[in-house]
Amino acid sequence: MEKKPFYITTPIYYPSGNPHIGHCYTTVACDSIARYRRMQGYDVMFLTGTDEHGLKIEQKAAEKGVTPKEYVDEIVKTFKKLWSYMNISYDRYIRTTDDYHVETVQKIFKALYDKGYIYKGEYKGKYCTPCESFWTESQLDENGCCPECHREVTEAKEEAYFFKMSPFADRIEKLLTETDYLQPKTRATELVNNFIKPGLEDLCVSRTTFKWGIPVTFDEGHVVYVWIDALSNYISALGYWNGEYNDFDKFWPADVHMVAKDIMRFHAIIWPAMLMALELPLPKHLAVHGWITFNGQKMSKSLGNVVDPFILGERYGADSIRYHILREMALGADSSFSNEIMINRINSDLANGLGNLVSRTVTMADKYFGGTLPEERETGEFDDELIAEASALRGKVDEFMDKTQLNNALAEIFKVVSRANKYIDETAPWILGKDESKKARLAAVLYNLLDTIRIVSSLLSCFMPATMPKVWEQIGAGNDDVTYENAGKFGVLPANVTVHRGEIIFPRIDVDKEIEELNKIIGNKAEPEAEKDDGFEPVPVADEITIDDFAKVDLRVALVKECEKVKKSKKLLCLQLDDGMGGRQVVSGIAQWYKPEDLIGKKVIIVANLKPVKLCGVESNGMICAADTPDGAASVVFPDQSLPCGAKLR
RNA sequence: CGCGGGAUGGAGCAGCUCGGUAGCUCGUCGGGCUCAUAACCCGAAGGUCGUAGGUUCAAAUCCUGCUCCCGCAACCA
Repeated sequence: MEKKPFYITTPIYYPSGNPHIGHCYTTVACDSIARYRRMQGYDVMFLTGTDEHGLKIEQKAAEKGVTPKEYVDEIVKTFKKLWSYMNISYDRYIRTTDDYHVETVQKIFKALYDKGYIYKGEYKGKYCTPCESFWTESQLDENGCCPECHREVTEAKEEAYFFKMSPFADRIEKLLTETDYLQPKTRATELVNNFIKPGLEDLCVSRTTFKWGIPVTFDEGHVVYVWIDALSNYISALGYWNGEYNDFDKFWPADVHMVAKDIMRFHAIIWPAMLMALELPLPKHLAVHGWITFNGQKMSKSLGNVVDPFILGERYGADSIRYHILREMALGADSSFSNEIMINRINSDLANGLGNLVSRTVTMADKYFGGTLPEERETGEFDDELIAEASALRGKVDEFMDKTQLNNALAEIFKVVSRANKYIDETAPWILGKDESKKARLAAVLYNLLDTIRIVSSLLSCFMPATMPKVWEQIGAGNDDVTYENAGKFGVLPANVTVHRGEIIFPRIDVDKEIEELNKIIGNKAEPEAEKDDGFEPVPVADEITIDDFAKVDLRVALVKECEKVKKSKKLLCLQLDDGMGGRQVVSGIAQWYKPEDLIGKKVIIVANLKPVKLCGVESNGMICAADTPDGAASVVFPDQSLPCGAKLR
């Protein structure tokens, strides 16, 4: 019988730094789905990879004094190491620097050009010469100046290629609102309102400002910008328009593209548009998941809360990490990560629940029957319920897997684990064991437990591929017993099954001790980096000016009389100041680091002769002086508090 | 009035489409058991379901106003 194909992809990750647990999130989920489909008998293609071009890589490499290729080669090694560590069973790994991918991208670019969807145009934008940056009208500040340096911008043009998106707007809107392409669908409205209804803008798809990219074949100096380069990976990896592979016809369209919410837009709008332009079928589903947040905050290096998956894996095992990630992950929402939550989860589900169930069952089989169950049986009153739940499990898991709800699939599996633990209490095998005449009943109880474990562990093997074979070994299950087919049936283990007591599968973790240890490790790791930061890379000194230039800047001491957050803004505080000259209002973008009460009554230094502007609708007459801290925050400069308001600095 | 999502016992969530005893996991407390990884099983406490109104015999569930939170957009002068 011909196997049905199933194609699933992770995004290709940007290797500007080493992989962290956020990358694991998507990849582990895809891996579990891929394994599940394989077990179900699909012919699976599971693709992951890295998106290796772009300005940022070019710069990072330059910083390190290596070529961009050398730089990404190194990081790709780490990615692959992590995936092998996490038992990721990808079938193909694509790098956008691979020759065949380059070939495909160049052909796609040319094809879209020939069809008229890509045209040569120019950024009719504003150019800020000192910053070497282009800005659109909407990005400019209130005075029409550069949003970064606030100097005048000039009308400038840069040649660039554009991809016409508007012809596809209607079809994309329908795709999002009328099909189940987007999972969860709740985000469709947001996308339509923000990007489609205002009119799809043509997309700039080439750059001349950096070199590290795929050259446009018919126009020297241009390289293909990220969209076409990166998104095409999903088809170039199947051999679309290249000779490396030839299973495009077999696997396209993809069954699932899984992405995190930050890149949803590209996969929900741009990618379908590209495929429409190429007249290719669209992928079936786009599964969007949230971020792993750390104590409620997005993971970020400056917050020091990036979790190193290697460290965690080393301590608890890759499968425990996999389990925790998958169990916490709900398709739409963010899920918070903390070491404590993770350890508690591992303890309660894996150690206390599953691990203990295996341990007590196997121990009893060993203790009462020397490891091998006798074939004589006697059924009892609690059997039916357990058997019914165990037999129905596969169907429930199937349902959730079809909806990409891995967390719920796992929840179902662990309900059966709980049921089995309860069954032990109900049947009290240790009492049966004392009565020679109850041996047949005891054998039945233990068999039911072992076979329930067989079903549970078969299904779990997609999520925890490393440890489930150890369970099979202990309960005496052979490879033929733990197939998908058999996971739907009860009574598969041989009646005279023999168990093998082994090591504890999921050891219980001492929470307090472990947290302390982890903090030590993280602390140790963080310190050298912090020191480096303190050694601090000063920003290059600005261009030389004369004393006259400096005299143009009027710096004054002022007292903060009132201070409140600017509504509808995240970063702005509105301050009422006594400047010794009748007072003024200043808006400052420091709300993330200062509360109003931190500043009221304090004297600060202001730039007094700055041109007034409106920020979020509030007028600002000047600015508060603050210094950048090593971690990127702002630290307000407080002068001698006895200075009078209005005192001029020189 | 920029767009969207949310507010449910100590924590994290389900329930809201199709109104009618508020459920799950963890935590806390009490009990049971001893096969097991101080694990397992049972029970209890704890919620005016953000707030103010409205519809209804009846609202967490439908409608309206408000407050607060979180994304996107904007915003560090």
